[in-house]
This record gives sequence, structure tokens and C-alpha cells, in this order.
Amino acid sequence: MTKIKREVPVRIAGEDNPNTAVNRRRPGGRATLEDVARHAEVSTMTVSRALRDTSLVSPSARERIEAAVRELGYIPNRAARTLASARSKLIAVLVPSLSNAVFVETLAGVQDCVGPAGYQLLIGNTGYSPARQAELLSAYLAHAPDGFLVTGSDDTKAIREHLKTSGVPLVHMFDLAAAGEWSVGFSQRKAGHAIGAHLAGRGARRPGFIAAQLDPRTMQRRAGYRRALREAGLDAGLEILTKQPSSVDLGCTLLRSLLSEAPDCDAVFCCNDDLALGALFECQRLKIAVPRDLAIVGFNDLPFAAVASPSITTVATPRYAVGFEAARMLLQILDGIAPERNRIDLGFDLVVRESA
Amino acid sequence: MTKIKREVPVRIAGEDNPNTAVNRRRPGGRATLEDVARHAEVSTMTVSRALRDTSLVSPSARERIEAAVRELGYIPNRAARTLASARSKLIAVLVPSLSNAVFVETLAGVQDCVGPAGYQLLIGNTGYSPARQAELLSAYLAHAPDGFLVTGSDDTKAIREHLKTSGVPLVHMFDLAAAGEWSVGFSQRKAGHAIGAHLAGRGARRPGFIAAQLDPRTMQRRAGYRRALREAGLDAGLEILTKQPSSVDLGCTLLRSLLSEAPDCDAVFCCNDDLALGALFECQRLKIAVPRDLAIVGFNDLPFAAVASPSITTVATPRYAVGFEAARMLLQILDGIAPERNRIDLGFDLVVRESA
DNA sequence: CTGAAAGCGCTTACAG
DNA sequence: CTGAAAGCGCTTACAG
Repeated sequence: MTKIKREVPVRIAGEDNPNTAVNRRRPGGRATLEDVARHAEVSTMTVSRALRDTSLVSPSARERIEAAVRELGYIPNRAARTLASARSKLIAVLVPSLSNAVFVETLAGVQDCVGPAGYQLLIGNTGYSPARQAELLSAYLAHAPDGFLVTGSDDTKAIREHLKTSGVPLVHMFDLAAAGEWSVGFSQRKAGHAIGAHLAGRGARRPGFIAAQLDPRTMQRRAGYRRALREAGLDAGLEILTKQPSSVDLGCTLLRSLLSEAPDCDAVFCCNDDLALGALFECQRLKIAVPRDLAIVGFNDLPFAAVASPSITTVATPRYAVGFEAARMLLQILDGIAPERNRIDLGFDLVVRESA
Repeated sequence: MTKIKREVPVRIAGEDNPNTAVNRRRPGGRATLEDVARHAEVSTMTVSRALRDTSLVSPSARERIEAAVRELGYIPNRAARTLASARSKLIAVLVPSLSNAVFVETLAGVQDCVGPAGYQLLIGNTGYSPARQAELLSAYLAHAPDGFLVTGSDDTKAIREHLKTSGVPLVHMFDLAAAGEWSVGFSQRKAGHAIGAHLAGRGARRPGFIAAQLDPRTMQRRAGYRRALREAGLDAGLEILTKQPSSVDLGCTLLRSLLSEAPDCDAVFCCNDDLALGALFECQRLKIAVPRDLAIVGFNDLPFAAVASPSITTVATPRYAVGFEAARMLLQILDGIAPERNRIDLGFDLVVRESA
């Protein structure tokens, strides 16, 4: 006696499993491609084609398939698609922080670029930690992302090492990487230099620098800033650095430290706007007139900088564009189009306002 | 003549495909479970077990498997796991905004809770749009998330409708949903009431309200605030509302509108801290003493509120906890454990500072 | 503690 | 324009 193999699983209408706690294979009886095919009286292949590109299929088939999809509430299973096609339509994005508005806007740029192309984002927060970054890289590799977009918390070598064998393309954001790598950003060094030059140009005698986190990009800004001061014949030695995460609160604290170390300090470059806002608040508390007694410069041009009182002089960074262009570059690579350049420098703008 | 089917694909060492542009099935020849099994001289099942729970396997097998994994650089393919197990280990999180720091911190709470349990997040930004929310719900359903965490941009009914048939559990964040739904949040209405009562209590004669975005939660705060004013015998009619996205800049603008409409206004409840910061800056520009001439209250207690000058009176909201507890509730549901309560009220704190 | 079989729901690569 | 076959890389459900 032969067992009869049921080619088509029998679905009894209204056969709801009352015991929802039990983990059945198809919770809710979600419709599959096969269900749609049967309903539309075509093969699964035709449905598969119609779903990807309607022009691949005859109008009549297309109509029936669309009707079936609607009736069954069919939603494709991406895991199956990923497994079969070896394309996940997932892009992994690694940023050092999300409490920093800069990276939130970068993500918006990425999202706006890849969303219309049908990609989903896997967003990882490395917290500026190389170890965490390595972990995330591995974890995300398991999802077989089609590409990586990363703002490195440290050297790019470890990243390369990790991804090299996987063959997944990667574009660096903010770091203008070396040849042989893809990158979109701007020169942190030049930006820092522009600030140093501005401060020197407006007559600062004793400028100071306050910085938190001390990530690579901050240190590059510092290098440019120091060079500008030296070029202007000024001492670049006055600085308060801490590895603590940046915050407005910390800006207050660091400003106090700076002034206690150098009461004659007459200008301060804060490594970002949050710090600058804290410094400004602290000055208001201490009755220090800005910019008359102390000039303050921030970095990034976050939304509040323009409307603070006094408004804050800062460097406007193209963070949204960095995300968008890095994503575009990655998409080109994924589509097999060679981007014109392997590194795109988006530049920056020194925005001179009231505070310096 | 019979074709011989190769049971084991032959892999020739050093056989690198020079044409990396060609999209082969296995870019980089990523190792599979089968590769590991062969290397460790066990079956794929044993490897599968060892990977999930080492105690399921003999120590000797375990050792060989671990060695093989290391040597081959094996990284599991989650798409395959998802397809076979019907569990994606993905949690979809929908928030109305990422430029609002509140939701960034909520996401941090979610991440900190689900990360250790091996879940990845799919983060969707609805931009406060119900239409976008519906789109994202569908898009994410394709990824077969094990659960949803959402802060609704509108009514919860549409969400239910969408997810009902899918059987994917959902926990609401911030909205304390109706019975039969899972939710973690706090009473926006009571929080608004606390602010109204505080302003009345400190002698406000002509309080005003400024608000942006006008999402459901903002309107609930407004309702509580107005009731408190009425209870104190004050007029609740003075308000400037706009659907524009919230920003510090907008806070400046709305404050000016408020004062031009009611020059005798002596207290203002800003629906969030960004608006309050803008209002404060504008007062500084207009030489309006805060709180003497005008009291300012914000909402959320973002990091800058405590250190502004003057420091800003506001309501501290448990946003990190909302994310964490909502995630915990969801994880319990996924593990088949019934949470004690279906709605968790985390409360809030009125933080009285200098500005009001 | 271990393994052979079957299948998850799609797409690729052919063939017509 | 359409379809039958095979397979993507895992896990489930059995069986030992």
C-alpha cells in the first residue's frame, strides 16, 4: 500500500487554531506564493515574475495575480527571497552614536536614498567602541546585508579585515578613506583649521579648545585647529580634553575647567555644538559676555545654533548629504556601476554668527 | 547513461573567481553549516544543535565544531534560519520621529532589552504620518518580525486591523492602549494637568500654550493642562498651535506669536523642551526676564533643560524605560509568558526648576 | 547524544 | 510569455 503524498495542503476554511500559544509553522496561515498561484491559476514562477516586474507577464495573468494578492492579503516572505536570490535588500549602517543628532540626520539621508530602491536598514550603534563595532559587523554579516555603510569608531583596517572575505561592499561615511576604499565625507582637518583661522583673525589672544569623546574625527579637527593657531603665531596648548560622552551639561563643566586653568582665555572652540551650548549657558550664569569677554565656536550647526542668544558661530557639516551620497555610492556599486570617484569630499561651511 | 549527481560540491582550494563583478551564488564562498559539519566530521544537525545550545552536544563534538567554525569563519545565514524555523529574531519598531531625542532614547531602551536576547531591530520612522505607518507595517510584515513595538501616529485601530491576521504580537509605546492590547506608557493627560496646576499654583494670571506637530500625545497633554487651568478658575483659551514639526527655531516663532496675541501673558507651557528652549532664547533676545516676566515650562526633560540658564521647569518622562519595558513585555509574550498586566503606567515627574 | 529526511517559500537557470 | 525542476541554508519532527 502506498502512502499518498498530498501535493496541495488542504486548508479548511474557518479552521482557526484556538490554541494560539502553540507555535505552529504558519501562524495565522499566512498566504504563500503558491496560494496566490493557485488562486490566479498560473504557476508560482509567473507570480514571482509579476511581483518583481509586471511587464514580465501578460496583462491577463497580471490582473488575476493582482486580484489574488489582494484577496489573500499576500505579503512576500523576504527570508525566502533572500535565501533563494542571495540578495537580502538589507543595508547595514553602523554609526558611533544616536544621541548625537548628526548621525540621526545622516541616517535620514541614507534612508531617503535607499528607501525608494527597496532596501531596508539595519542600524547599529557602536557607541564609539571598536569592540562593539566588531561585534556588530559579525552580527550583521549573518543577515547577509548587500552592503555596509559605516562611520568608524577607529581605524578602518579592522573593518576591512572583517569584511574582506565576505565580499560585501562597504562605504565609509565621514572618514575620507584611503585609496582602494569607498568614502564620502569632508576634511575634518580643514574644518578645524578654518575655525582656528577665524578665531585668530578676529583677534583672539588666548584661545582654548574643549572636547569630549575624542573620537578620530574630533582629533582631526583638533589637529587642523592647532595648526591654524600656530600659523597665526598663537599658543595651541590650552585645551581640556575628556573621553566622556559629549553633552550640553559637559559643555558647562569643561568651560569652567578651561576658565579656571586660564582665566585670560578669550575664545573657545568647542568640538561640537552641544558643548558650545553648554559653554554658552555657563557664560550666562557666570555673567561672562559672549562674544565680548569670550568668543565661542561650535561644530556641526545643529538647529539650535542659529537661534541661540547669542547665535552660535559654527561649522555647518553636510551630514544629511554624507548619508545620502554614501548610500548612492553603495547603490551604484551594488548595481555594478563604478562610481566616478572613490572618495567624495562634500566640504563644509564656516557659519559666522554672533558668538564669535 | 546516467548523470552523476555530485552530492558534495567540489571546492578547489585557491579557486578564486577573478571576475568579482559577476554575481555568483556564493560571493566569497561563504561557509555553510554543511561545510562546518564536514570539517568537524559530524552531521549538519549536530552542528545546528551545537550552535544553538552547546549543552545539546557531546563535549568532543562541540570542540571539533567550534574549531571548524573558527577555521572556516563560519557565520550562520539568518535568512535560512528564519525560513526553516519561522522565527526571524527581528523586532520591528515604529516611532514617529528620530529628530526628537525622546524616541532615540526609547530606541536605546528597546535595544538594551532585546539585544542580549539575540534580537535585531528594524527601525521605522513614520514621520507622524498614518499613511507612512501603514506602509511600514506592510513592508515590515514581509520580514516576518517576531513582534512589533509602536508609537502610533494616530488611532490604534488601523494598526490592529493590519496585524490582526498576521498574528504578530504588538506592544504600544507611550499610548496606554485599551483593554485587549498591550501597552507601556504614562498618562499624558495627567502630565499636562500637573503642569497646568503648577502654573496656576505659582500665581499665573494669563497662561498660554504653544504646541507643534499636534500629535495625539501632545493633544492629550493639552487636554489635561486645560482642565487644570479651568479647575483653577483660569482661562484656557490662549494658545498657539501649529502642525509644523517641532524645533527650537519654531519655539522662538511661537513665543513671538503668543506675545503679540497676548502681551499680558505671564506663563507659557511649551509642549516640549525644544520649543521651550526656543522660547527661552527669544525671551533673552526680547529682554524678557524668565521667570519674573514670563514663566516657561517644557516637556520631557531633555538633557539641556537642567543646565540651561535659567534652568527649565519641565516634566521628566520615562522614555528609556518605556522602550525597555515595552520590549520586555513583548519578549515575555514571545516566550509564551503572560505579562502580569496588559498596560504598564510608568508615571512621570514634574521637575520644578528656575524657569517656572 | 546523534542523524536521515523533508520542507520552509522563494528564485535561478533552463527549456519551451 | 510561461512552467517544471532544483536548490538556497537552515530547522523541525522523527527515529534511533
